[in-house]
Amino acid sequence: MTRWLSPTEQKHWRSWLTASALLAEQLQRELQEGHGLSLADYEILVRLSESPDRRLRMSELAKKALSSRSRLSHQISRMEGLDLVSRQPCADDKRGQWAVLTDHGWDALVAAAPDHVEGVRTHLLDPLSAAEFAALGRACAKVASHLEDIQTA
Amino acid sequence: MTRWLSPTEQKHWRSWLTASALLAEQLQRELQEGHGLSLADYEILVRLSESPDRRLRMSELAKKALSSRSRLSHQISRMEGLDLVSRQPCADDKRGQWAVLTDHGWDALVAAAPDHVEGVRTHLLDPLSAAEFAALGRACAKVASHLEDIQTA
DNA sequence: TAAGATTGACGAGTCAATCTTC
DNA sequence: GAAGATTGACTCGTCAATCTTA
Repeated sequence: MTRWLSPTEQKHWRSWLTASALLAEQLQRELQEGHGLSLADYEILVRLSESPDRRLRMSELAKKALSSRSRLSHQISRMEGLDLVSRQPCADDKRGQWAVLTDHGWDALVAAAPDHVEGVRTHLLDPLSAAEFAALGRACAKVASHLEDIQTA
Repeated sequence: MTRWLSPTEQKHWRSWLTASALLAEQLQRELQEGHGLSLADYEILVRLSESPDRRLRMSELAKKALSSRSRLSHQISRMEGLDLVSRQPCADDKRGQWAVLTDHGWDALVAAAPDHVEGVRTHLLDPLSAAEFAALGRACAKVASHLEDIQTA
């Protein structure tokens, strides 16, 4: 027997679906119109900027950016074309490649970040009280943790 | 001056990003492997099944499914090929089209729904207490409401 | 044989242009 | 002219196959 969702559970579930879809769409649009970057591009720039020497191995980067290897490969190729990142061979492991943030990639991130953070505040933090946002964050952390466990299991 | 996110705010924000990405990915995978449907297909089937005569005008359906018109057009074309839906001309307004759930589409939904609901329970409801889930839902409703206001403004 | 990474073909989304009817 | 809907070209993601080094 399927245990269907109660009307209230349904309502909450739909709210989740709507909020996650609309928020991603809104932030993507702002980033695209303001700075010509996709959300995926931005995520890559952030991860590289936070890493030692502003570089990461392709597979490390794929994990951190919640991407698949082939998706990341295609994406890095496009971003190389835009001079946002470059590829460099890995000395230790000749199978490997480094994805490296270019100066232009760094500049693009520095230019986009304030607007993007402003968008996150406006569309996610501001509509909620501090307590509501904290509750949201904690719930998401639990859900994320559950899903990460599944993946590795 | 940009008001950057505090470390705690950052953590919550990343939790949101991770949870929404991994949950969508997991539910999509289960639906695809178990029933050969994408999340987008499923959403269409649900909306049509809930509508009078199991049909909706294309533009109505696009709104309800949070889709654009052109995206929906392409998607309905694919789903027509799978015999999940069909198009029918609209008598009242000759510009319009009905998207109609086929018998096979109905069967596909009936077959997939229990597994999908089970997935939503397992990956979203179960990892949280009832209070935590309710708080998540209410926060999402506020955020969704804010974003809907922007769109129409 | 497995791990790191890439490639190419195909399915899906976006945008601007188009066609028909209102 | 505006609304409902579709189309085609281009971009992005997925999957299976491939290549190289470990």
